[in-house]
Amino acid sequence: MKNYILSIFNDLSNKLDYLQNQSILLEVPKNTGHGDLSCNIAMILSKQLKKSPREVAEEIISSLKYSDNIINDIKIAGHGFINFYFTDSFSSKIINEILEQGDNFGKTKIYAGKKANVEFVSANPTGPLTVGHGRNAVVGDTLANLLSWVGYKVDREYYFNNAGRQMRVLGDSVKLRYLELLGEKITFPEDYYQGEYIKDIAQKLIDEKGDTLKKDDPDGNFKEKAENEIFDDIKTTLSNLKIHHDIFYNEKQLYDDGKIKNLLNELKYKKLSYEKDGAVWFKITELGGEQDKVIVKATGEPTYRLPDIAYHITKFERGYDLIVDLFGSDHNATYPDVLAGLKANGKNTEKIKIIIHQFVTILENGQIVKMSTRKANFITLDELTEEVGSDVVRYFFNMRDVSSHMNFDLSLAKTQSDENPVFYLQYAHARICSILNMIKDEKLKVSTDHLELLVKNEEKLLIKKLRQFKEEIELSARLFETHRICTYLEELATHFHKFYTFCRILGSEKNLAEARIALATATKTVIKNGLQILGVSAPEKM
RNA sequence: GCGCCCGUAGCUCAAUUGGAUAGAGCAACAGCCUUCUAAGCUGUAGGUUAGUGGUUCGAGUCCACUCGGGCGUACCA
Repeated sequence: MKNYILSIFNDLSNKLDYLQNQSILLEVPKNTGHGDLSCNIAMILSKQLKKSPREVAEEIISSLKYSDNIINDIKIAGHGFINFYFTDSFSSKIINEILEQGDNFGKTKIYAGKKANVEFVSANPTGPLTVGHGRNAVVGDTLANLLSWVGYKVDREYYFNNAGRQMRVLGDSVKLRYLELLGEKITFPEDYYQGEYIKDIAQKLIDEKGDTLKKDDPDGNFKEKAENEIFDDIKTTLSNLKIHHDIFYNEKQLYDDGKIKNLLNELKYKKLSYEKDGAVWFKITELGGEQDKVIVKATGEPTYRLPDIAYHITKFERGYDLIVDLFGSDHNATYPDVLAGLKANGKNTEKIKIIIHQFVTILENGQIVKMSTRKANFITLDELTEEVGSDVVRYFFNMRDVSSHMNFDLSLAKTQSDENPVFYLQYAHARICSILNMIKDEKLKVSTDHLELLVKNEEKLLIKKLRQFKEEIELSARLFETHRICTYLEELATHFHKFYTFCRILGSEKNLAEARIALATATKTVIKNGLQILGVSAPEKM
């Protein structure tokens, strides 16, 4: 319907030349009394035309040519808003559209033919995923869903590193626990991995190999076993949240393929690197950065920056049109270096969308729980999922803007999970399913033959809300904001519950009952599709 | 110190990217089940949008400063 208004404005621009190169912004007013769509163009042009906004609005409205079948009324309101009111018959056509498209309603082809890569989680296999990782995991997966709804072919990617210092410490930790379990006296350093899971891994090694590994290097069997066990665990945790990655990219491959070496040579050739104090420095100041950074340590080992840049170059080489990185706020200082590196490599960094999400403060009984994998002070994501279920976890992490520093009270989540808004949505869906079961016995069917009978306020508002679904998806995808889907669905469910309360189906006259069934069925489809994007189930019974 | 993020009802958070009277859910109070699921609905109460100034037709949103909180600020990742 936006398109229709834009088209009549376009026709008008031939007549009023000040509309020629003016972009027309239309929005759905908050206040339902202000119509279906609202335009602020008169206020914007008022200064330039030296007329009051209302005068400009008058002039525009009187020249607009439109069909009475589509537009019922156009009014000037407030300081000079032009409000459009659609006819009921035009508005309710959305029900037909939803019923025809079913599970596909809401999908668009805006970005059809484009490839996107969404990298998320990317935790190194040093321990189980914690509640702290939950937000990243859930939002990343949902973002991937959202992008595919607007037409992208999406790959979900997990980047990890099984070399380096942390992994060595991990291997050492397992070996010490192994020796300990075999009865040897050990001293376990404070900065080693303290978690119980390390002992479990050591025990498994004893079960499998006995004491034959006593003399082994911790970097061998111990590290490898730890990595495999932990990775299996991480994948299970993700799978419990219905998250599956398409690609697991090992940093090691960058070395094997010579990508690191190539990049190093290139930077040297372009005079963007230099040697100082035995280390190799990346000349970030040359590229507009704050200060130069070390990319190869004096020990000869690269810092994380070099592989990070090389890794992102591969994403370009792999042909993605959109590259999404989802990081926690602890990474906010690192991505500018990566972008600088990509620019140095001649890549178009516009293709990259870096999303930084803020941390979730975990509370238990009102106390802040500080999480640390190394100190084994954490609540695992698995424990949470088991406790409250995948739907609640997914909904909870999706429902807020990633830039918000959200609080998560575990005790509240466990004891009062009924109050989670996800149940409100699911309940609306279940209620509709229940009605649809019931009408089979009443010889009623879904029919759009008499949608004109839907004239009550609750019906009109529900229809209006249904109309907004597509646009909400497009906006959410464009802004990379999953929480908008939640906000929308909550509003939709509210309108449905009101409709349910005031507009009965059983007992109404047949044509009206069937029109209402059509409306309810359309609502069910939209709720289900919305929940589908969020990765939350739409139960038929509750 | 510097950089990024945040500060909205008692609590958890929205607010169509600068729009009209700042909205939901919890919690509180008062109502609604002999008819499609009461995990619902109706109503009441709750606000100087941390503060001060600025930009303009119009600011929770943009700019400056102040206060308060989170994350960074490695030859760790």
